[in-house]
Amino acid sequence: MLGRAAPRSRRQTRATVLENLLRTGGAFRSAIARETRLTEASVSRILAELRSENLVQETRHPAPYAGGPTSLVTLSNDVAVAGIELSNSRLSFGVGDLGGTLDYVDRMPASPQLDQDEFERLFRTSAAAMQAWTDKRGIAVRQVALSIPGYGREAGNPIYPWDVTRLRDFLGEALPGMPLALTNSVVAQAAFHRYSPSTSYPVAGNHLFLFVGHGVAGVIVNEAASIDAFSAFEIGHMVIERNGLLCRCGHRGCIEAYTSLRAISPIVGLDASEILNRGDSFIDVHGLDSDVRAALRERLVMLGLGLGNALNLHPLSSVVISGWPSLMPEDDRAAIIAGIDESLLGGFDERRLSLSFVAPSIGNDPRAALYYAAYCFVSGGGLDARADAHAALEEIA
Amino acid sequence: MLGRAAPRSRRQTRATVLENLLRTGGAFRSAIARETRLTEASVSRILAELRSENLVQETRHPAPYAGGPTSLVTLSNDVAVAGIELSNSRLSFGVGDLGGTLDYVDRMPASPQLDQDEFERLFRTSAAAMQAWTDKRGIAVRQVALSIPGYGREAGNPIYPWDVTRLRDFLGEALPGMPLALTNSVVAQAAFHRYSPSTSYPVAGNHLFLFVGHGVAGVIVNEAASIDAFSAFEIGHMVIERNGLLCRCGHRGCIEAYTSLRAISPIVGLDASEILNRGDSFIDVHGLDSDVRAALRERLVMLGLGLGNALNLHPLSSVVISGWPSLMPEDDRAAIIAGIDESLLGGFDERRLSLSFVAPSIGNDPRAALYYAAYCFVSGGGLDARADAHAALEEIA
DNA sequence: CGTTATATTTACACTGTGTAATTACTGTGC
DNA sequence: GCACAGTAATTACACAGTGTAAATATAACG
Repeated sequence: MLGRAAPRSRRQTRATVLENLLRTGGAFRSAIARETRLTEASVSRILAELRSENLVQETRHPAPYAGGPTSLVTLSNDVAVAGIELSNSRLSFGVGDLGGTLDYVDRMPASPQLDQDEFERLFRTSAAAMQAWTDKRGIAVRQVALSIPGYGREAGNPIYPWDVTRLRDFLGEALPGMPLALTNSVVAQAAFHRYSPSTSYPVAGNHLFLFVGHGVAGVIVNEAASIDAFSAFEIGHMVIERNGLLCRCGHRGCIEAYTSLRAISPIVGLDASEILNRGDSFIDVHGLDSDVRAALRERLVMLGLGLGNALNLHPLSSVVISGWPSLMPEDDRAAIIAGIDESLLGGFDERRLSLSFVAPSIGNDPRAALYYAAYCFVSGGGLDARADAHAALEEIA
Repeated sequence: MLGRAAPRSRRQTRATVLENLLRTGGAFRSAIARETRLTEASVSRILAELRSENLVQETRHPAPYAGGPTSLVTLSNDVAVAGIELSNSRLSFGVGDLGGTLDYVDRMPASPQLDQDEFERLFRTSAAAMQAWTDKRGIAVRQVALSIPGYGREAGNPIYPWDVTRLRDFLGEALPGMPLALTNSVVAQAAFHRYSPSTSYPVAGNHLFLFVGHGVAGVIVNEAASIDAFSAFEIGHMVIERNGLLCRCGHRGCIEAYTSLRAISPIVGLDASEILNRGDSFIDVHGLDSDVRAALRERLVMLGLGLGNALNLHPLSSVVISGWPSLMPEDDRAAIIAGIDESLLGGFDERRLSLSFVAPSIGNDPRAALYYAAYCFVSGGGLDARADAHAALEEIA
């Protein structure tokens, strides 16, 4: 009658343990065993294996009480990963360890209208510089992640309308021998918030991470899962007002057409290029007069309306919002709740839905991509990417 | 380099094999092995086990070619399951086998306004009759499924606003010793379409099954999965028109407020009670004059709009619609496509999204619940429900 | 320096599977 | 009717991954 859990492959188990270490930043074995639903014996075996591969370290620690745990397990900081972020204003490369320490950073200005040729030129130069740096130190980069705004949309990327096949081919060639993960910037942001020890993330448990910036994009963060913890959630182009404002996607009435930075720029009286220059923090909250705030509140109601609709389809008990809405005064942010109340079944109820805000992480690039790379590395079990074909088969099954 | 698939528990493997048999209606071992991604050796072992428990049968079959397969494996028709359906007009009980054969049917009229007390009285009587029938024949019902319209909504059931805890307690007592699954009617319908050999279901692969009747509800049918193949998809209360028509959920502008039977009743000129009497087939298509049809088309556009929104959040490449829209002429149904085109990113494209229609399954009650019971039975591996605690643990892990 | 309490490792057993050898079965040709 | 060919079905064996429980290590405390 006792529950023998569903068996896992070694790769999965390794991934679970490694992800736990990445998320907690280090733990004693008992905590690992508890959180990964493994026995201490299994943890012991897995850790012995990981240690022999130099993926984890154990730092001796005075026991807090008689017979207490003695060694704190942490991810090895010998493992190098790289993060690359393309944002609307620059292309940044970074190399660091699994703890999020950046040992190398290189940032280049990049136009929001970057075309694919220019991108390749820019990328190739920076990639070569990074590789020179790693080669000099004899560092082997185990995983690279590149995050791009708008990436992953089936109907093409509305921000950088590039050919994805060409992009992949180019990257494979420009970063030879390094396993590469391509992802949406929002996913990387979510990874940043989840794994960075510096951000005090307001929720535990599954939630929706919503970013409202040049686009409006979401990620469902599945806290329970160590693999496939992030799944993109295309909410920005939900039509909430039939025959409403024209959106860049060609439709009318999308959430993005009401709440993106571009959409609110006329309200705050800045033109699009100015906004792009200032980045996500373009709102000077204190300088807004009351009718501007009222107009922005109206837009936040729209956001809430769409959010409520989304939560009807995909129930989650907490939502974390980042981007310009998180810079607004609390009174104004309440407009989002009003919108949710109009669409979420049963209305907004703080006992059933927690809504919180985190500041957009400006100037941290390419930290988010670095964390995402770390996530990719650990969720592959820390095994060589050559075995990825193998892994892919497993995931499918 | 060869991919060893993620290991499965015996329960999972059994479930996979049994579900395959349920879906195909019987297969040769080679096909089972292929579709379940097991080796023939494993299939052999599992089938030996299942046969010893009388869950499967092998019927000898002349080999189609020299050395060809000789025994066709089918689910045993000794396994009894029961389906109970509450619809807006009646409560039906049925007992049958895993092949969908109904050996016992009992249907009682039930008011759409049935309150919980009346329901319990009605249910108890019918349950006793069913049990008398099974007892007389010495039949042990291995799984019961009860489907209720509107069931499973977090914010309570808008159709039968009952106390769910009380309902569960009551059912546990009224059906002693029988494992019970409670589900939404739409989920049962989806199971019916998936498993009934009589319905020619227009799609293969993951899809959304959408039913538009008294409510508007969807199910995501995950064809690849043998367990958790159905997940409810609450689409009816997506707000598509701010400050639009009042919905019974209290909000304004929900899809349901535009497209449910009750919502279109003024258009077709029938009052609500008349509609309830006629059931889902209330539309006499040939008798509709052109302005009524135009008005209904407008409602179908709304439905499509919401559907496109939903598909942005949850990409699927095919949708099957049942309910009154499937009774409309093809020209009118195209309005749904027009609506989708307004909201689905990239617009409607028949190469990326297939839309099809199936007639609502009227008068088949309680077949849908019976198939759902069969599904529940097999996805539990055909093991005694006593081991369910065990199973639950596994599922969580 | 032993005692105590707990952490960590290890030996062994058990489940679930795949591989490959073995056995069973069926139609064909003589 | 019977050997043969060709494939199906079973089985013996090996191996991965894990849990249980016994054995061993470690640190605080007296």
